[in-house]
Amino acid sequence: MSFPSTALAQGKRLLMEAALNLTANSRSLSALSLRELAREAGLNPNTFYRHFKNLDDMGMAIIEEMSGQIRQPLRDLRRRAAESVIPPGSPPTSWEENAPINFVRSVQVNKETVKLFFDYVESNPNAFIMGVRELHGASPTLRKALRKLMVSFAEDMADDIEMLNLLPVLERAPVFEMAETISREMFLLSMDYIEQPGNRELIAQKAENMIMTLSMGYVTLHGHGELMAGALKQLTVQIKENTTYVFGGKP
Amino acid sequence: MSFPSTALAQGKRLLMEAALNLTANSRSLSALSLRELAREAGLNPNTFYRHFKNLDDMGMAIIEEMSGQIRQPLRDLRRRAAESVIPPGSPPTSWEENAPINFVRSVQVNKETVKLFFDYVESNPNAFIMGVRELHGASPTLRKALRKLMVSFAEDMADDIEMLNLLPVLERAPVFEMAETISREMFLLSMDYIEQPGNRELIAQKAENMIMTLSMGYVTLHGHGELMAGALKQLTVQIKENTTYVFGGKP
DNA sequence: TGTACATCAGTGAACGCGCGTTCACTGATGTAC
DNA sequence: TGTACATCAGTGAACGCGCGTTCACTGATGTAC
Repeated sequence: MSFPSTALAQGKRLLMEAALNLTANSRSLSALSLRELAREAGLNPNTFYRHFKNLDDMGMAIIEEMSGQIRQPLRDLRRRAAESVIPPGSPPTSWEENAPINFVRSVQVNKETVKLFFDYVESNPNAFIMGVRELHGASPTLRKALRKLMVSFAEDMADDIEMLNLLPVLERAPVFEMAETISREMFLLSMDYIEQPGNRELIAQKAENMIMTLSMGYVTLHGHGELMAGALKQLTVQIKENTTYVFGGKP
Repeated sequence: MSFPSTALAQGKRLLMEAALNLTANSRSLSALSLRELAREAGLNPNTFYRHFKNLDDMGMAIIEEMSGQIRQPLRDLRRRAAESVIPPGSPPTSWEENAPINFVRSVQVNKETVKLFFDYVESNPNAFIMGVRELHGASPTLRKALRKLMVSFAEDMADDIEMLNLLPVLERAPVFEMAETISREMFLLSMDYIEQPGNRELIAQKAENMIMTLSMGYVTLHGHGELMAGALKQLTVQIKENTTYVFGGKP
């Protein structure tokens, strides 16, 4: 295509949007009929063939669009969260020198990132629903593409963790593995977040806990356990009012 | 039904098995046609209506069967893993008194449980594929039923962790939350395990790491961090040859 | 033990409908010279 | 700037097929007396 991917032909865009609407509403992609899709998009049934070979082909196009539109925003919101806690330009503090302050910063970045992530989910629910559904769905092609996308998310997250100094330095492999688990869990939790508007605060809290737990676990298993446990102990003394768990309290 | 659920009518059983076979082979339940199902089962198309109201109804029957057949075996294999490490009748050792030995035991129970779990997955791949697919699938009814089943698995696991003294005592809520995350991740990993026969050792290792990480994280965040970090340090000194990570080595 | 009846699991034929896909067509936009 | 042609996005009619579902039926098993 000679156009940038954002300038899709009108019919193509309409069909892709129709697919997202229909799948969000309790359907899987492979269970859609082309005529139904055309009806939803307000187009002639066979306009579909002008743009796609088959449903899998459209699925791939949707995933590519999603990838282009979601990856950068997710990175941006992580950076934004970090900047709201650590003003850019402030001198870096090593974990060895001052674990407690780094710890508190990480907790706050975590909290802020989770909040922004769920805001993002809330404004693009259909994309997330379709993504999670097809990640374990019927089409091997789509599954494979979505897994690759999940790996990209995890790589982005690992990069950001290193760049923003959110954890005492770890080797790349375990940080990536942790990032993979966190991404996966965040995407699954986003389904709950969408489906249970009454439980959103609780779900955000659960997400924060999960991330903190994994972080502490990885750090402990990679030789910084005493550093973290010490920082945590020091902080626990300082913090009077806990909400749910120790790290759920307002520092 | 006047029969026990294991003594299903032949046709009913054949249809349910046909559904599992067809969905494992890159289909979702809701995308099956009744005639296709009948063909696979070797039955007349409308025999389906003798046993089920619709596809969702059959899905629920399958999930109930699965629940009945999987929960107890999973508990058994966890107990078997524990007994292979801690002979029944041996005196309990408190974590405070002897953290390192309890730690090693937990690691071994973990390793053993993961191994047995994946063996079990290997011998029932279709049930796991269908379960994971429909957990995020199109039917709200099946999604809800499968979530409830996941909660049951997590409750079983939390019970076993307490009963087998696998962690320094935690409150019920965080142990359950951890068990939920572990179950979820194990089921997702089981898809990789099924699909990538060449990577099975690596996947088992990943599962062990994930469980250890979550355990260490929860323990650390709940005030036993120094105990665990201390035990880990002591053990690290003793262990000469590590495989992947510290806790991946043979103790 | 026999008889009469009910229930259950399965069959086979038939229905009308929505589906995927193809074909020939249209009008708007882009491109070569 | 005009002309001729190509490409692109979309339409409308038509096809044959597989589908879900219903109906009336069968034979085996269970049950009441």
